[in-house]
Amino acid sequence: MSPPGGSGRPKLKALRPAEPARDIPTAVKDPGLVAKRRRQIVDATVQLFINKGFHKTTTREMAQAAGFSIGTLYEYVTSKEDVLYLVCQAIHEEMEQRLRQRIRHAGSGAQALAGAIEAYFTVCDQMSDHILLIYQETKSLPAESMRFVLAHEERITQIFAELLGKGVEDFSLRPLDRDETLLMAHNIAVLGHMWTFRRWSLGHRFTLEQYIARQSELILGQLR
Amino acid sequence: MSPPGGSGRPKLKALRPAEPARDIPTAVKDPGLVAKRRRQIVDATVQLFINKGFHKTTTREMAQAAGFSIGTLYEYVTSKEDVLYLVCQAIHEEMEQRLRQRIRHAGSGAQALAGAIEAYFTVCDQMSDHILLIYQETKSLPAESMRFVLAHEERITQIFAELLGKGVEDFSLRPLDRDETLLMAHNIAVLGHMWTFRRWSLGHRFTLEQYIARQSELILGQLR
DNA sequence: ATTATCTATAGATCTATAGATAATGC
DNA sequence: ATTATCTATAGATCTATAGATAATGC
Repeated sequence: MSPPGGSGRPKLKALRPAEPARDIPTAVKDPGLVAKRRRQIVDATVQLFINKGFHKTTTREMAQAAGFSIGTLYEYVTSKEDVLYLVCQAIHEEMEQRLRQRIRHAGSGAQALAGAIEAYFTVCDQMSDHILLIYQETKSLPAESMRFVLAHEERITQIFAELLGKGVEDFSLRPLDRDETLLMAHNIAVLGHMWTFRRWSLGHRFTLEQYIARQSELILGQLR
Repeated sequence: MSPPGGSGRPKLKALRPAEPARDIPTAVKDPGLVAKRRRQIVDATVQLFINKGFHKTTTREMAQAAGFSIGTLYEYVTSKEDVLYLVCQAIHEEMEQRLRQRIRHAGSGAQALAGAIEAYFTVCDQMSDHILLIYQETKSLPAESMRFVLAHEERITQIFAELLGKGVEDFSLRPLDRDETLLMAHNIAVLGHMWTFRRWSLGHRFTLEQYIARQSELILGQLR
């Protein structure tokens, strides 16, 4: 049995290129350690940010929650805003990964899209607090960090645009021009978020399942 | 010519009841002065909050921008959060007023709804920065203030629910149950906001007019 | 020797209030 | 006399770093 992908040819690049990310300077040399500590920082800080907000969370609290001192924290980031950036990127990566895991490409484009909407809304439900955090704190990021975070948001939206394109190609969806595709993709992305930031009203009337069923029907109805 | 509404009967209550608002304590006796100074505070502070965010704006800056001292500011509010509450309420009042001004009830329910969507999206465009501010800072409000702000958001959503109800009644729209009506109303409200918080992507491809045209077509298509 | 981590703190704020002053009306 | 406003500051933080210490590998 040959190893998977083990031909003589040079390996193909991974299908999805590594996601562009901002380089944050560090005094620590060991890249593995940097990655590990930053993961600790992010994991500990997300909850603090969700509970208290970015501005009311102190750098001391972040260090303590991560399990080391304030001095060590500043070996791995150059500013408090760096931590916010790391948190936002981690959230988007987690969302994108969970979404892609659940997407099945079998069947028609329309079926794949319906499945993706269900998967996405479910992920939004699971990650409500995290999505809210991004809505609330993105504007606290330095300009360059913000660009990266918005680019990631766009990349997630693009997933729906691709599925829409596939449905148009195999005639399981009606024809859509480029702008219509983009708009529908954004609408899907935002209607998922809506479940998180309007839960105070929608939650009284709908369960997640009902919300998914009703919105899917409306969205797919526009595409037949 | 008799004065408008000047019959012998006791006056009817105003059609829309005064909006419920949180009472903020003040040491100043003259209610007219309180209203005037608070308007000054709000007018001066909105811009500061939009530019720097709530947490990075200092109480000193707010007082200075309003044209009086920090001591005076605290005669009219009890905390920095009070100012945020006043600002959020003022924004919602301005939005609701501009929207209601533009709504025409002539014609069918469907026509009224189409007009309202156009009006609302236009107001969202004009007040983008203000809408973003509410998305970003609502969570910084004390619990009670937050409830009032969310209630106002719901009241604005309700405007669309009423127009949808009218359209169903006069058969210019297809039948909708109560939940479907609520959901459509929220969708319309949020798609207006989407123009403000996804401008960084949508703005590349659509003008406001194109955005209104495309989204209106999609929304009304679901209702025929 | 080099790398990673910690302690202690410089330096700079910021909110909210107490007590003094100015303006108004009887 | 009463009401509104201002000045000055108490008291409490918070970010980021400098310099000291501990751990690791040659």
